[in-house]
Amino acid sequence: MSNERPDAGRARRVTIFDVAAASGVSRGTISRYLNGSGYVSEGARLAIKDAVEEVGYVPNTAARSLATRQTKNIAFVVHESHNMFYNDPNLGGMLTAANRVLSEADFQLVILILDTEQTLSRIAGHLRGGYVDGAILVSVRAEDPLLRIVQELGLPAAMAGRPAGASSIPWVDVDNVEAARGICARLVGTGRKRIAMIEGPEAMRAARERLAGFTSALGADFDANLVIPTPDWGHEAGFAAMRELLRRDPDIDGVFAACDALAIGAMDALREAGKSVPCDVGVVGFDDSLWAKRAFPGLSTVRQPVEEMGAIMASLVLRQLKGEDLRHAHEIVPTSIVWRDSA
Amino acid sequence: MSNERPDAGRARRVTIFDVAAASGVSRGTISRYLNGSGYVSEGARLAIKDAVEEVGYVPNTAARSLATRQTKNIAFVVHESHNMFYNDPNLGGMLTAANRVLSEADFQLVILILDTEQTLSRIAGHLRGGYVDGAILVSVRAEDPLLRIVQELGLPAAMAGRPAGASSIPWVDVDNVEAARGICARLVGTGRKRIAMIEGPEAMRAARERLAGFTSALGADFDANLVIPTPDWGHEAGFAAMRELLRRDPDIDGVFAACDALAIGAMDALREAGKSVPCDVGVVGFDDSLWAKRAFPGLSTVRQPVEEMGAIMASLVLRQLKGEDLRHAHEIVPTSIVWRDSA
DNA sequence: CAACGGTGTGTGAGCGTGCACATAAGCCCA
DNA sequence: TGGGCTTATGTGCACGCTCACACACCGTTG
Repeated sequence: MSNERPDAGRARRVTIFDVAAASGVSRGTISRYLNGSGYVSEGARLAIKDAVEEVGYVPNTAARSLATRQTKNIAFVVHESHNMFYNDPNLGGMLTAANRVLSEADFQLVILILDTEQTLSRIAGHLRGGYVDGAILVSVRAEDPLLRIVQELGLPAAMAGRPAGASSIPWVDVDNVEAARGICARLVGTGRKRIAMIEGPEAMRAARERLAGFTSALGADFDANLVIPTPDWGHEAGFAAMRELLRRDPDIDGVFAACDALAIGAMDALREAGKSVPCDVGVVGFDDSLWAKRAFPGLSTVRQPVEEMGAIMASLVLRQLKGEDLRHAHEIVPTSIVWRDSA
Repeated sequence: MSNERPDAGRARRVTIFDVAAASGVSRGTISRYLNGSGYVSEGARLAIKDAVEEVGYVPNTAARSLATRQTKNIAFVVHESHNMFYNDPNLGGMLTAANRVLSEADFQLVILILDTEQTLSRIAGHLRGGYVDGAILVSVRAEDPLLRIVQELGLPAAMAGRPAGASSIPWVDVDNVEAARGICARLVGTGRKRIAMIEGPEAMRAARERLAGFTSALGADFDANLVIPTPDWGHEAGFAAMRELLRRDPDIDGVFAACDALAIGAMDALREAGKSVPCDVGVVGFDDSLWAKRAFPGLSTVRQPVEEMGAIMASLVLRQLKGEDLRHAHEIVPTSIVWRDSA
């Protein structure tokens, strides 16, 4: 019989041959049973079930993916330093949601963190080596080499944030302009007159878009002198920017920071300057990170539906895997405003 | 020649056969070249190098691991909810360092997050299915089913924190007792007399050990009434505990919180009560997380060498992969105190 | 000059699956 | 009774690689 495992000698791991021997049916039937491809009798089904239990069989991933030419792995590629990976308040939610959707479809998420040139080549190798069936790209840079690689490979993918250059990869994003306009309008609505903005890195699309929303909400009250870009999205940058803003105009009574960390930094600077939040100055942020909730006072901010975005990206990838052509597809998801005590 | 690829028809990916055809040498030689197993002439070496470039060859991971019976993957298993994954200040550093060490040895880190029963079986399947060659276990629970699985498989592994029950898995940990004693001694040294502790979840070993250090540092000044356990390690729990402590004794002039998040919550409660930190009350934490640095005032705390711990765990796994028997091996790494403004 | 050891190369046999195909058994209906 | 359909099962081969072995070549040595 060809059900007997060849070479019964040295230490081998449990294979489908062992299940065949223990259950009395052939490899083919077992394979059909495992993959649910029908045509397996009730008797065989039970015998196989028992045999799998008895010999402790687990299908070998490598062999399976060699045969099927797919790995059931989806890469979650983060183009940030490890530190940022932990600081970015949006990644966690996207990851969780994407993972949930993919798990349901029996796919596994593999997290790849791209933080140096060296890792780029390693990750490129992983994508090329048939290590994953698709990819979810997060915090992609403008002109990111990753985009080129993914597109060359024709790898099913989806990304967070609209692409900067030419790219056919489907994406999900929020309407930053509208969200920023919304929260700033409410800041204006509470009677603030001298409202400043801490813009974030001006090279980043999100920062520029949020500035556009800010400008639109302020209308005639807008004062370009009260907008300060920062080198990064961090707490210290927000602190420094707020100090500078107060130097330019001590009578500022409202601040829109392009992200929560910047806002927290700004609140520290205001406290240092003896200003009270929200009495003297109203502060609003963006992201609804943990920082916003834990801040003192609680920070009013824009909540991005990161879970939804993660889930959408996952299903965009899955749909491509099923054969759909989703080039240039995209989705804009709605934000909401979380009103706390800071404004 | 057996260097020709069989079935030149339909769309195939680039394999070692293509490199063989393009370079004029056999698969065997190419394999030796790729794996650096010597005995490849200079001429062959160059021809292969060019051919790889020309045809765009990347070795197929699945085929390779099927043949070698190893995957070059190490699992980084986190037994926490996704949220905690992002909040735990120690995980990031361990992950980064472990990843660096493993990359150098040409291994890839695969992050597995274990947060539900359902994921447990999926992860168990992954470990059993020969998906990884080893595992790094982080934030393991007492009586964790994961430990049993890993030990049954004889999977090379290492864990952070000493095991609760019987386990032969090598581990790395800090000396919580000594670290807590150290920072509390300095709190005492600044003249504080009524010092309280926010203990953390009393079921957790780390919490109990830090309490032991606290007790030892205070000596005769220790007052069991000023120790409060919390349901979790979070900010809100710290806030609530501090309120209760102030109710029990409004004259408290020092607080040791078992982690930074608890300490930040305590500082918020102190502020609410009109107490100034550090003038009225000195506060110290544990972990040296980002929270500690960003807090206002900056939080004095214990820094755990998380990078070192991550690196050690990685090398413990690598050494086992080379055949070393490291059962019951362990290492205690030294902590340091970061003195900021809160005490 | 034959024997030998080191170097370099090619080839067959696996690694553990899934899939296509061949085949068999049972049933219904012409 | 025989042909066709559905259901159920077994078998060869491919997936792309590594590894062990066989062998060929070279210079050295007794």
